[in-house]
Amino acid sequence: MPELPEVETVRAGLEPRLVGRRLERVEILDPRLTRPVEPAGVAAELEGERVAALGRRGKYLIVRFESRRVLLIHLRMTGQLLYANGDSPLAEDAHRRAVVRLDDGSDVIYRDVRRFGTWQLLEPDELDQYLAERLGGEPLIRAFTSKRLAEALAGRRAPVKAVLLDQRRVAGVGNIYADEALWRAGIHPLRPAAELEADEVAALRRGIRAALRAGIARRGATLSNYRTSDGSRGTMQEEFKVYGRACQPCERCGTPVEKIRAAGRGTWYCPLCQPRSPAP
DNA sequence: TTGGCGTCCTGGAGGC
DNA sequence: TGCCTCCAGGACGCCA
Repeated sequence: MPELPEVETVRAGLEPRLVGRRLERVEILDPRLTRPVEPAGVAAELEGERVAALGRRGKYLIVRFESRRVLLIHLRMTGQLLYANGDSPLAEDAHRRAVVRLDDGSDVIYRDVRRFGTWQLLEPDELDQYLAERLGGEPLIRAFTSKRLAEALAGRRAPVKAVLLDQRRVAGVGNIYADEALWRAGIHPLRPAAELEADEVAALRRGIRAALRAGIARRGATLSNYRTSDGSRGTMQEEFKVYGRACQPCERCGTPVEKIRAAGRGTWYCPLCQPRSPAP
């Protein structure tokens, strides 16, 4: 499940390969990818565009063209962007959803087993509003302060885990890094968000940033489908503190990690380090 | 306005 | 061995 660290790893891997290159041929093989716009129309619009920059906001990859138009890519659950120079074993892959031939003869292949991913071609004036309507604070920039996080949590009776998964509150955090951040902060995932004290919000901010930075440093977490742009696996899954570790001892206190359901998602936490009620 | 649930989608695991 | 059911989850729409 690509979250912020995985998307950032893909972005960093593709940036030197893509920037400055012209899209010579674009094949979109899955009509779902560009819904509601016809894929043939999007492909035709993309051909001839030259890449000016490759950015990221939350879990979105932002391909900026010299024309100032933007291709917004979301990998959702199982999307992969793979760079191939020469013969690729993916040539006959059943899960290829799009193939982009660059003007140096190399390919960028979009693969997506569950077909949730999306490609959207936006005009220059559409991007800012599109992202502003969907995304909250970017957690790794200086402006993501404890005050900003407290504002995102304020008035929310929902479990803090659910609020962290809401991209309109905090951009880029998904199920894995929400659990890891809450463990680092010592906060139970079912605590109502608005009940967190100021010191807990500060700890949560530090936990979010530390978990995401660890993920980037390890090139993301490969549980099943995620791969970097060169097809290799991330190693963050070897560093998980709680995610997917039910019944295994907590690294801090040795208490077995428990699994519950929060916000409709599998959720792992340490019942001792992350008490249901805050310490008096 | 808020929170919870269903939907989309497919591969893999487990049970029979 | 083959079939069936359940589970995984990001974003979005719908409903209470």
